[in-house]
Formats: sequence, C-alpha cells, structure tokens
Amino acid sequence: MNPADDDRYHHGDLPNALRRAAADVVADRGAAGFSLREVARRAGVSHAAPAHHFGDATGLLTSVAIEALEHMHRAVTAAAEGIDDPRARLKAMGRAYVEVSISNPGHCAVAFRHDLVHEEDPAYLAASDAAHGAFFEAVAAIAEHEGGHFDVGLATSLGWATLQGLVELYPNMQEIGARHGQGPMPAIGAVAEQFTEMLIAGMTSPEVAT
Amino acid sequence: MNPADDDRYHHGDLPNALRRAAADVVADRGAAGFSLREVARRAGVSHAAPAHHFGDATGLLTSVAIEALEHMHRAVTAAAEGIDDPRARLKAMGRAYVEVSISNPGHCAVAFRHDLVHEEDPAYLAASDAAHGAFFEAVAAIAEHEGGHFDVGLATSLGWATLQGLVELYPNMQEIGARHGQGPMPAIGAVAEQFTEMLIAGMTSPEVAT
DNA sequence: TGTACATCAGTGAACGCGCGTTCACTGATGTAC
DNA sequence: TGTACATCAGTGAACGCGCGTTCACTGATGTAC
Repeated sequence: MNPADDDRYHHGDLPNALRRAAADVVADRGAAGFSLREVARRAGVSHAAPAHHFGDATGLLTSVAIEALEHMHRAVTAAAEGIDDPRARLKAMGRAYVEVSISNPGHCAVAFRHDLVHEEDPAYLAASDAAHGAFFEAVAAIAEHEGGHFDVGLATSLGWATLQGLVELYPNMQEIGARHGQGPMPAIGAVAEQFTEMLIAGMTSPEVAT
Repeated sequence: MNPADDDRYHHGDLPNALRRAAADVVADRGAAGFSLREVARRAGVSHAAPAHHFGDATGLLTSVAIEALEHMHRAVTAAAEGIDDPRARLKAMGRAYVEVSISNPGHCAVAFRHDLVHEEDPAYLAASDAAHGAFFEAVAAIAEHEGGHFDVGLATSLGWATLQGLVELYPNMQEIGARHGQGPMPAIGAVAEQFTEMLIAGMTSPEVAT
C-alpha cells in the first residue's frame, strides 16, 4: 500500500479486505456477534459496501470458509512435501491441520458451520473436497504401504473428526487437565501428532476388522 | 399438565420450559438466530420473563449447556451399565455420546461453545467434569485390564475429540461420501462404535509410546 | 377459619440501539473513437 | 493526446424491524397471627 491508498475512493481489493475483516470479527466476538456493519467498519468502508460484493452475511462467510479450506489444503499439502514415510506424512499433515486452524481462528471457526455457510456452493464443495482428498490420499498411502485391509474412507473420516474435535476442545482439555492437577498439556501441534500416531496404529491394527 | 395450565398466571416450571424452548430455537435456527424474545414466544410467556430467571442470553444458554452435560453423563453411564468387558463398555459409551448429541441437537450444539456459555460457572464445570470423568474411568479400566502403559488422560482427550468431531462433521462426511460415489455411511451410532474400536486398538498398541 | 402482609412470578408499555436493505447518488476507471 | 460515454465501486441518507433492558404494575402463593 502506498500512502495515498487511505483516501482512495476505490479500495482496490475490497473483497479480500472484507474477508479479512469478517474473520477478525468472528475471531474476537464469536460467530454470534457477527454483523455486516461491523465488518464494514473494520474495513473502513461504508456499511452498504459488503452487500455490493457478497449479497449478504452468508455470502461473505461462505467466501471466508472457502478461503479457509483452500488455505488448509495448501498448508497440509506443503507440510507433507518431501516426507516419504506415509506415517510421518500423515502426522505432519495432522499437525498442519490444527496449527492452521488455531492460527486462523476466525476463518476456521466458520469453515464447517452449516448455519453460516452456503454449503451447496460449488466453490465451497470443491474446496472442501480438495482438502479432504489430501487426507484421503495420505491414508490410502498408508493402507497400501502396510498392506492393511481397512476402509480408507472411514479411516479418513476418523482422522478428520479427531483433528477437528481437537481444535474445538483443546481449550476445554487444558482447563480440565489443569483443574485435575495434571501437568500442562503439550502444544496443540504436538497433541495432533500423538493423536495421529494412535489413529494410525488403530486403523492398521490387525485386531480391527472392517 | 391439566387443562387449566394454559392460562395460569404462574407457569409452574418456567425455567425448564425456557431451557427447552431455547434448545428448540438453537436446533432449528442455529445459534446465530438465537434471541431471548424468540424463546419467550415459543414458551408462551412475555418477552421479559426469561431475564427474570436467567438474567441474559448467556445465562440461559449456560443453563441449557449444563442440562446437556448432565444428560450426557447420565446416558453414557446408563449405556455402560452391566457391561463388564472394558472395551465393550467404552464402545457403548461412545455410541451413547453421539446418539445423545444428535437426539438433542439444540442442547448439545451449545455445550462447548465458548462464546455462548459462562464457562467459569461452577455448575457448568462440575457437569463438564462429571461427563469427562466417566470417560476417563472407562479408558483407565482398559489400561488396567490390558496392562497397557499409555497416558489415560491423553487417550481420553483423543476419544472425546473424535466423538465430538464426528457429531459435528457427520453430515459433511455423508455429503462427501455421496459425492464420491461411496456407499451410504452407516448410522452415526455404528460409526461411533467403529471409531472407538480403532481408538482402543491405537491407544493400546505396543507401537505407540507415550 | 379468616385476615393481613410479604414475597415471588410474570406482564406489558416504553426506550434506545444496531441491524439489514434499499436507492438515488457520485467518484473513478476503462474503452472507443 | 483529447473527449465522450459506459461501466463499475462505493456512498450516505432513509426506512422499518427485532432486539435487550428497564420499570411500574398486577396476579398468585405462602406464611404469620
């Protein structure tokens, strides 16, 4: 941005600025405190501007969710890059998933909220499929490498549920741990790796028949 | 209720009726569409009545969350009753967890929402601890029975994250599965049992060192 | 059994506020000639 | 290089609405005597 940017009539990249502002609002007021006018205020534009680009709140939040899913996909793919061992790959991806989620709380808090997002939006579905697909392939690679005979789709869902649950409940887990005098929990990324390790052991275990 | 109940001045059990109405509102408008006035409307009382009992929306929703956690605790405990094998016990509890959650969507959607609930409320903490404690003990029983040397607290958190994640993502999983031409997913209770089985295999696996 | 009084539960009118939506508008940009 | 015009981005005043909160009130219940 150059100095003259502040008082330009045309913003230049308002849609992006609005997405960022929307994620900010969600992050620090919660999804319940979300409003288009607040978003416009933070982006420094008139309150009618968001509607111009996104129609309504759900439209804007859908766009935020898509961005979150795409970001997630990129981060997870990047984390896996260069790692050959399939188990280590999935562990790195699990860590990346939770770390992206807590680093972008506003974005990710919205990503799977049925009540806030147009889930039938093709771009949303595509982004969701892409992120999911990355995990599916990583799990399939383990199945292949180990010669295991488990249901890859089911195991992928297991991993997804676990990681997403961890993101949402991590603060509660810390609270409960602290209240029960257990030592401090490891950072969320480390927990994600440990969880993923246990999941892999579970899905490849000969005692589980699917 | 007897026929005269409808036009009584005193409701008799308004707090309960308000909790029920609040859960209804959340269930069919989402947490974003929640308002005290709508709750009052559904409970058939004046719009100022809820404040009389709960102060504000967060107070009411905290009460709903406490009820949800207590219900969860009861259901999970009841499901474990009479089952001796520790693994089978945990599986039954996992199934109960998700089935209670989807049977009471309004209640459970609120249970862990940091932005909607007074999480420092002692009654909330107690209810949360009780439900968590039931799972902790079930996992500890497995550790003891198998002579396994895993971290019971961590494994409990793993189970909790997985079940909660499953509850939230089950619709998305069905969607994605359907879009990829996989067969229909089993009912959520069955999925919970399969997940729990894999988790147990993972946490007791000798290859996992914690 | 009756009366008086305190307490509690719920009412309904009033208020100010932030919201989403609409709409005629203005400022800026790009293109055709 | 200059002018005219179409298109797009964003404005700001206005509107009606549902919300939470307040408050003086009324109806019902319970208790003391």
